[in-house]
Amino acid sequence: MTEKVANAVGGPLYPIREVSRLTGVNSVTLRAWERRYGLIQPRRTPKGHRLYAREDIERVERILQWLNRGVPVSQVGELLDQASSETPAEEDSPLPAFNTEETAPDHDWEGQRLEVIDAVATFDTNRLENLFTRSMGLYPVNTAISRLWQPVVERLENAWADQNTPMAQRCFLESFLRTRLGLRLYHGNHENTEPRILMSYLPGGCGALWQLLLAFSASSAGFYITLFDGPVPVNELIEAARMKEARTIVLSGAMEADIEGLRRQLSQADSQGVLPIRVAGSITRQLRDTDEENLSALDIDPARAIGQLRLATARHG
Amino acid sequence: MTEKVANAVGGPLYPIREVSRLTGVNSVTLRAWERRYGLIQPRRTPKGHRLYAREDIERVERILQWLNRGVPVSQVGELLDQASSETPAEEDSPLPAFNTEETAPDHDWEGQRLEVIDAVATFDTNRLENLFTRSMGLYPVNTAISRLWQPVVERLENAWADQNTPMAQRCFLESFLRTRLGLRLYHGNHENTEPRILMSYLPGGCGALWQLLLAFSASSAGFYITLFDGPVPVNELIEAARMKEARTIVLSGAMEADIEGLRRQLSQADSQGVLPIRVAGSITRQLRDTDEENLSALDIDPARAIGQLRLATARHG
Amino acid sequence: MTEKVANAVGGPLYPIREVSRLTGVNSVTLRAWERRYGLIQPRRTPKGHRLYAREDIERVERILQWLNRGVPVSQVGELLDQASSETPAEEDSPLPAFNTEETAPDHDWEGQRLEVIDAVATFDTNRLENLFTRSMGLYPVNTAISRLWQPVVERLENAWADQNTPMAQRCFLESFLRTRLGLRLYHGNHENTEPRILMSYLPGGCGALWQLLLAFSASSAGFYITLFDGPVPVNELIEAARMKEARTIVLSGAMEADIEGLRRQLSQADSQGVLPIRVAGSITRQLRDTDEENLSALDIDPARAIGQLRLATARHG
DNA sequence: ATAGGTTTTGTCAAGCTTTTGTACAT
DNA sequence: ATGTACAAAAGCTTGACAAAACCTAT
Repeated sequence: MTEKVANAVGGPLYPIREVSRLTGVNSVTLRAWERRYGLIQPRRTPKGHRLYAREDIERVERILQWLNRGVPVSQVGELLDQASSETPAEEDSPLPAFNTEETAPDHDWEGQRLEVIDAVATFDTNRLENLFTRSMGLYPVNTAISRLWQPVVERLENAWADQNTPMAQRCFLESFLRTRLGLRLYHGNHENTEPRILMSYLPGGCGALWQLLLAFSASSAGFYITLFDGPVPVNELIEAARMKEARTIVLSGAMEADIEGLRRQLSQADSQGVLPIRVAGSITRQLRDTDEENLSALDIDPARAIGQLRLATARHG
Repeated sequence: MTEKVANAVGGPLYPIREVSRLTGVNSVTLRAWERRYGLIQPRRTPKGHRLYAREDIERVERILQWLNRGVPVSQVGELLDQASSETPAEEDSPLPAFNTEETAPDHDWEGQRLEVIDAVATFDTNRLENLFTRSMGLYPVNTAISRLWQPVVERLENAWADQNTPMAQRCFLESFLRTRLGLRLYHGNHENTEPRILMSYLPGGCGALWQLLLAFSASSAGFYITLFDGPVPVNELIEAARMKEARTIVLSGAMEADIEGLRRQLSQADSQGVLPIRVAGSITRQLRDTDEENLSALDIDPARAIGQLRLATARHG
Repeated sequence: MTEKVANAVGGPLYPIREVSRLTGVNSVTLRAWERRYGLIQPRRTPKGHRLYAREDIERVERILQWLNRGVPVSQVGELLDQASSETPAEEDSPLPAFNTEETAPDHDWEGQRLEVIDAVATFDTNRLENLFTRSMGLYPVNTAISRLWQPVVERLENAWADQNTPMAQRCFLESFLRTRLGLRLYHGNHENTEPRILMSYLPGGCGALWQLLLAFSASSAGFYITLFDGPVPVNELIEAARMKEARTIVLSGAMEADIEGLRRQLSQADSQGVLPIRVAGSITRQLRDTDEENLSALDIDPARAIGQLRLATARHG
C-alpha cells in the first residue's frame, strides 16, 4: 500500500518495482523499452522517479501479449499506437492470448461469437450455418477458427462446466461441426495424402469439439486426417497408426479430461519406437511446459498447433 | 504495391523465426525461396531484417499446399500469381463457396457438368460412370439430379437442337442412364408399392432423357414406377393405367415435342374419370401456367416435380 | 498446340515423379513412351526437365485404359489422336465396362458385406469409400442401407460385443459414416423443411451407428433431420424438440443400451402432450411388441422404420 | 535397365550485423 | 535513476554442398 501514490487525476500510481512484480517484466527491461522505443511513458516524481498509472500497466500487458505471439519488441509500438488511435476494440475476451486490439476492427468478432453462442442455444441450424459459411468465406480458415470458433468453444466449455452438463447444446454443435467438417475432410483427403494424422479424443467434457476444430485446421493445412469419432484407447490407436502408417496421433481433450489416466495408458502401451502422442485442446492448459518423452502438448490455438505438427512431420523442418 | 497499403493499414509483423514456427518451414528455406524464386517478399526493417505480415504467412501456407501436392517449388510462383489475378468463379451454388482460393470449391457443380458433357461427347463410359457414381455417393439423389444431371440434359438438348441431331451422343447417354436406372427401379419397386406412376415420353428430341431423370427422382422418392421405353400413344397408356391401378401418368417431352398432337390424342381418348396427364421435361417451358382440365405441367426441376406429384397423389389417397 | 494455350491459362505443372506416382507408370516408361511414340509431350523447364499439365496426366490415364484393353502401346497414339479429332468409336456395346469384369451375380450382397467388414478392420478409408460410393450409385439408398449397411452394423455389433470393446473400429466406421452423411444432410435439409425429426442415441454400444443409418434413410426420404451427436438426456431433447417444433424424437440404441434407464427418464420428464419417443436400432429387439404410451419401437430395418415415421408424422399433419 | 552427367532444392557454414535483455558504473 | 556496455540470440548475405531427382544415350 505504501507503494501506491494517489494521482492528481485520480488513479493510483505505482513505482517501477511494483509494475515489474505485477507484469513479470524486469524493471531494467521496462526502462530499456522506454528509452529505446518509448513504449511506455510513465509520469515522474519531481526527483525523476517513474510512476506508472493503471493504463500504463495495461499497456505493458498488451505489449506482453504481442511478444508472446512472436512480434519483435521493436514493432510493438506501432501496433499499440494504431490500436489506440483507430478503434479501441474488444477487451473482454476470456482467453488472454488471442483477443484485444488486432487493429482490424471491421469484423466484429465478439459480436459474431455471441451470435454463434445464441444460435447454438436455440438449436438454430440455419443461423449457425450462415455464420459458419460467412466466417469461412470471409477469412482464411485459420483466422476464422482462431478468432471465432476456438473462443466460442472455450467459452461454451466453461459455461457448460458450471451447470450440470446440458448435453444437448454440446451434441448439437458437435453434430454441426462434424457435418461441416465432413465435406472438407472428404475433399482434403483426396487432395493430400501425405502427412497422415490420426485423431481421437479423451473422454470427458468437450474433447470432441476440440478435435473437430483441430481437424478442420489440419485438413485445410494439407494434412490427411483419419478421424476416430470416439474416445479410443491409446493402444488401439497406436495399432491403427501402424496400419495406416500415420505420422502422428493427436488426442484432443477438455479441461476436465483425465490426463493421468492417459499417462497410465501410455505407460502400459507398447511404446517401442512409437511416435509421441500429441495432446490438444483446452486440456493443454494443464500441461504447459510438460515435455515428456512420448507425450507433448500442442498449442491451444489451432493455427499454432498446426505449425507444430508441421514441424514434427514435415521434411521441411 | 498492395502490400505496402495493406501494411499501412496495420496488422502485426512477424520476424522470420515466428513464420518458421508457424508454418514449419525452416527459416533457411524461407530465405532460399525468397532469394531463388521471390516466392515471398516480406517488408524489411531499416536494417534489413525481414518482417512478415499476415498475408505473407498465408502465402507460405498456400505454397505448402501446392508442395504437398507434388508441384515443384520452382513452379509455385506462377500458380500463386495466377490464382490471385484470375477469377474466383462459381456463383450459383447455394452456399457461397467456401474459400475462393484455389482449394477446390466445395462442390464445383459447373465443373462437374462440363466433365459430364465431355464424357458424353467422347463416349467415355468409364468416366461417365465415375461421375455418376460419385454424384450419387456424395449427394442426395434429388440434389444430384437437380444440380448436375438436369442442367446437363438441358444444355445438351440445346446443343443438339442446333446441329442436325448427332443421335449417337443422345442415345449413348440414354443408354447409360437407362442401365443405371434399371437396378434402382427394380429395387425401388420392391420397396414401395404404393403411389404408382406410369411414365412414358413424347416423340421428338430428348424426351427419353427427361423421362429417365424424373424416373430417377421419383423412384428414390418412394414412388412405384412403371416405365414405358418408347413413345406410347396416350390411349394405350390410359388403358395400362387402368390395369395397373396407377395414380398418375407422366409424359416427358423435349422442347420440340408436339404438344398439339398430344392435345388431340387426349381429346379423342376416353377421358372418363381419368386422372389428368402430367407433362414433364423441357416441354413444360411451352406450357407454363397452362392448366387444362386433363393436362397439366410439372416443374422442370425434378425435385420440385416430385413435390407436385406427392401432393397430387396424396390428395387422392 | 492447344496444350500451350491451356498452360498459358495456368494450372499446376507436375514433375515426372509425381505423374509416375499418380498414374502408376514408371517414370522410365513415361520417358520411353515419349521418346518412342511421342505419346505424351509435356512442356519443359528451360533446363529440360519435364513438366506435365493436368491434361497430360489425363492423357496418360487414357493410354492406360487402352493398354488394359490389350491394345499395344505402339497403336495407342493413333487411337488417342482420332479420339480428339474425330468421333472415336467405343468399340463394343454402348456400355462395355459394366458387368464384364465382375462376373458377379446380380448383386452379391454378402460379398460386399464382407468387404466392408474387412475395410473397417484395416481402417482402409479408400476402400470403404469405394464400397460406399458404389453402393449408393448402384442402388436406391434404402436398398443399400437395408441390404448392405444395416446387416454390416448388426454383425459388427455382435462381433464387438464378444471381445472387450475394440473401440477403434467402431469409432472409425462412425466417423466415416458421419462424414458421408454430412453432405447429404446438408443438402437434404435444404430441400425438405417439413417433417422435422430430432435424433439422438442412447449410451452404450453402437447407438451412434444405428442413428447414422437411420438418419441416412430418413434424410433421403425427405425428412428434415436435426442430429445430436451424443447421448442427450431425454428431457433436454424434449425441450429442443419444442424449440425446433419437431414432430418426432428418435433415439437409436444398441442391444446393450439401458432401456430401463430410458423409461425412468421418460417418466420423470415433463411429458405433457409430448410426442411419443421412437426407439430405433438393435435395441428394438428387446422391445418387440412393446407399445407403451409414450415410447414405441421402430422397425430395425431402416427402410421400414422410415415408413412408420411417415405414417406417424402424416397423421398429425 | 544402366551409366554418366546435370539440375533442383533443402541445408550448412562463415563472417558480419542487429536486436534485446541484463549488468555495472556513475 | 541513468546511461553505457556487453553478450547471447537471431538475422543477413554469399557461397557451397550433397542427396534426390532428372536427362540423355547406350
